[in-house]
Amino acid sequence: MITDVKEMRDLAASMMGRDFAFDVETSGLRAHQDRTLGLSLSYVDDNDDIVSEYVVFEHTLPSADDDTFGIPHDFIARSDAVAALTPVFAQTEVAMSAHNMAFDLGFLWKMGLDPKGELHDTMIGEFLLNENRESYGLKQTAERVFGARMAVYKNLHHYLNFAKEEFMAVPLEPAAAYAEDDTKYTYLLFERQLPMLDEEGLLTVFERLSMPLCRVIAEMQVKGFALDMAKVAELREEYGAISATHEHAVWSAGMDMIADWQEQGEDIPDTYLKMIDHLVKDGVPVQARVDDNNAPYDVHVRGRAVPVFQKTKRTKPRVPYFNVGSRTQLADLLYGYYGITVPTKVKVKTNKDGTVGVDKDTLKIIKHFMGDKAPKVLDDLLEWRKADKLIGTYLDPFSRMADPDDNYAIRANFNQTIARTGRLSSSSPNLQNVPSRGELGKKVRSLFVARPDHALIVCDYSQLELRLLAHYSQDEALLRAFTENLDLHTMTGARQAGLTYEELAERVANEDPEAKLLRTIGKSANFGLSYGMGAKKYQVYLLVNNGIYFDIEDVQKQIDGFNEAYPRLYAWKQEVFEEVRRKGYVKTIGGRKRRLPEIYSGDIWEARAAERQAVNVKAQGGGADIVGLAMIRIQERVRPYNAYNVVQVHDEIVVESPTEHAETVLQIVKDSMIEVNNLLKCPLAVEGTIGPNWYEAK
DNA sequence: ACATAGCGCGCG
DNA sequence: AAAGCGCGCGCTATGT
Repeated sequence: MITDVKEMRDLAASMMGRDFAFDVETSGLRAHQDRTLGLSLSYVDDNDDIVSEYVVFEHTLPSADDDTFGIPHDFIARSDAVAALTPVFAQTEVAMSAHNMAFDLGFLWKMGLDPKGELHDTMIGEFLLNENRESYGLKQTAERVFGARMAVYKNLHHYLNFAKEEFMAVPLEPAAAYAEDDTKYTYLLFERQLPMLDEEGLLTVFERLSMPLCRVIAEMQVKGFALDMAKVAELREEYGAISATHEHAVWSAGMDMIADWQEQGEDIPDTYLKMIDHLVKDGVPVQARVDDNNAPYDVHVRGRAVPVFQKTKRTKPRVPYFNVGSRTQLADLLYGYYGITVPTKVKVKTNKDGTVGVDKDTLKIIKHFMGDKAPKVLDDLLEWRKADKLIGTYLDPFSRMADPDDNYAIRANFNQTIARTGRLSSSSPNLQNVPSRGELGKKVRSLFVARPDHALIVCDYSQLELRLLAHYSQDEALLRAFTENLDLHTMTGARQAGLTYEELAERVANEDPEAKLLRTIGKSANFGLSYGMGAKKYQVYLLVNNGIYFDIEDVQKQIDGFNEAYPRLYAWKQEVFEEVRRKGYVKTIGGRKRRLPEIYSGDIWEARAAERQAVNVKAQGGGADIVGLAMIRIQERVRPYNAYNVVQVHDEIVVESPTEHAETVLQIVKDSMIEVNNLLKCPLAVEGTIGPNWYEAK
């Protein structure tokens, strides 16, 4: 390890001109608030030996009188290390590798180091070489590839006066050895991957798309997306009340059921009995009196009289309590107590244990077929779920994760090695599933705001995936719709019904209800049928999304109509099926590989699923390639205006820009998104706007 | 007390 | 018997 400046300078000197791997050890996972404790570096010297050194900035030394205690100690000043390493990282002709580089970049940038060489993220490399693995962690990968058994961090000994998770808490020698192993295996992976990527024809997508995109992602993760916390709190209040109202209605119905069981002399299952003190702890209003033995009686839960159950003297007293969030209890209520019979005309969702689902789609189907006879509690349940989802998945986590020191920014992770199609995924929190549709979408997206003196630029591709399908299939009608900027849903609806586009478009413009229905069907067809949805599922889709019921025969006719509407599209899909059967994989337009070994499965349904995945990845993955290239271009071109990417939602890009440059930046973003299309024989279209928040910029 | 599977639901 | 694809996450039920 390296613990003084002189050694540091010697190391830097000996690294010049050589490929190297790097890895930061930190006090936490967030670059904006946590510290870099040290830097591990590996390279190969003149003797072809791999050299690994841990450069220590900050660590612990054992206490003089008690080696179970560690004393914080400063080693090399970061500024000295950075000064020595700046020329190393500034080299452009050497390869610089790291495992999960976006993470390291955040910390390096904060210290003032920016790797300028040929970047190589070994995690992404491993993903491109096989996107079907379960894990791309360094330890698992090193074990699989080299048979290396790397130390498990959690098992390292640590000083007792530190939290176990802290790297600082691990005594210096084993800590350094651990860090050095990280870059050693990263370097070995880098050496091994390069020729493999080349052999598989993946070098271009790696160097021109994945690695430049890694820098964009690192920046997005550092910057984050600002929130209007006052409005978050407001919305939390509003929906807290809405949630409580509907929850109470469903709860009361459930409690009626339990009371009914009692009257019938039936047992109340244990899962319905809750300990009184647990309810109190959860904030449920409970009134009770206690007798001489301190046993509760005359108990009211939420103002409702309930019996008390106490099996033995040693067990705590329990009361019946209906849990509105429990699927099993809801199924008891709906299919037992209310005796709702499941519609047979359409297929409803069943669970693994054979029970009927209580999901939104099933409830909507029930409502459709029962009409006025449907219990009112269904609406309360649907409304409660909506409000509860909003609070539990979005508002409360946002409040917890917002950074009060930077405009309540949310810093999500964007991962390049999760989605097998090559899309990004987002987590902690997921910013790619923030509500966008309907009234709720408006309210929630309005919470995401531009920082002071900034504006948001929101641009999205219109029908990106279908344009890829048009490109590949060269279907005349599909291409015409996109080159002439026609309404695609009208086009599909017209062709399904055997009408011309012009005829249906005019009737839709004149508010002809029958024509509007045809367009609606066309829209559903575009979303559902492009990737091979079957009749039964499509029937449900039409009913749940549009409230229209068709017999299964009519649904099949619509599917046939869709396939006949775009005959070249249908033919091209068959070609893709053959391609994946022949090669076992397909490639996207950006050169990414999607291996589908299930295509050779003896299970015909599994093989068919692989066929559909092959078609889907050409569109979805190709779209992801294009959006990625656009983001790279955007990052380079808006930086002079101090603008930057803040989020990507698959076909949508959000950029934050100083207000004074917003118009310029909008034009750059739109241009960039269009210009990356030197790959497609189908034009692209981008819609973009400027606004103070995520909704109003849309 | 803790981990995992399954469901349900938000997005493109 | 079975025919959209791709995600992340909160919650309950279940098992250890």
